[in-house]
Amino acid sequence: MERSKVLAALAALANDKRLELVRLLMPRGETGLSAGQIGQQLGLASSRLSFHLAALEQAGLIRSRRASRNVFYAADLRGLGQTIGYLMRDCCMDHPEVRACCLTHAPGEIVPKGPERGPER
Amino acid sequence: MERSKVLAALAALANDKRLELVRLLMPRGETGLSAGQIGQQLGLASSRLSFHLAALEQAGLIRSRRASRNVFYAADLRGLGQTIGYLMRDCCMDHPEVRACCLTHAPGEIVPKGPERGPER
DNA sequence: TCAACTGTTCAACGATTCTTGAGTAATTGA
DNA sequence: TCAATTACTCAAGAATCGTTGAACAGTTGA
Repeated sequence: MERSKVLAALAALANDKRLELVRLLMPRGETGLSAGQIGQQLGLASSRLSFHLAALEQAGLIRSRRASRNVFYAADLRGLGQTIGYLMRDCCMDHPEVRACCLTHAPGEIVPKGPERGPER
Repeated sequence: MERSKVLAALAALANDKRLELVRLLMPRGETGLSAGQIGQQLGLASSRLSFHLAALEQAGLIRSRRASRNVFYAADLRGLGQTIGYLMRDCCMDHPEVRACCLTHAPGEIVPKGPERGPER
């Protein structure tokens, strides 16, 4: 992922309403939610919502598709993953200590020990 | 990690120079680099550098310590990990598809199949 | 075709962020 | 104590971002 795209994605996520918007879309899968439903849930006026949706879509973090009158928005899992992946890999260089703080370990997962740094208080 | 701290961290990272700064500090470990060395590497004037360093430190992504004349800055692995972790967990809800895009798997690591959460569409 | 509905675009204003240069503070060695 | 070094703070202006309300555009059903 290019640097400029990551910066755009981070800037898009660095906003309360937009971060909440992504959280709202995540459990909705491919279907997502219509703009109207999103605006209602977040308490956003339509123009304000369009602004935020455009920022997220341009950053590659959500996708839209029109269904008759409605425009449905869904989380773009690849864009989100690549953004997080850039932070993890290119920025933090997969440092074990960062991974340790970052990852919730699925049951059954075998986690590399990494130089212990003590649990996050 | 609280929401507001994550937002501050994301805003801090959503800047070309500051992202580069973190990348610069990562391989330097606990010792880090002095402000002067950082400014030289990034081509930043001192006041501009102080501004960016303060933003990162306030966001909990780097730490500083004075050594005689110099102030050394080092990456805060915990802050970085928690920020990435928030995105992964609270925002993307550990979705396997996001994890797949995000993770480079360390050699020897056994990766969970993921509690195959049927794509919730 | 028309009205209702759903979203987007636009301009304007205020708030915030970024950059710059000048000035300030702390530390060191002579 | 003084000058040199290192880094921070401050104020001003430019640029960007966020919000608001009004106008605009596409879709649907009568």
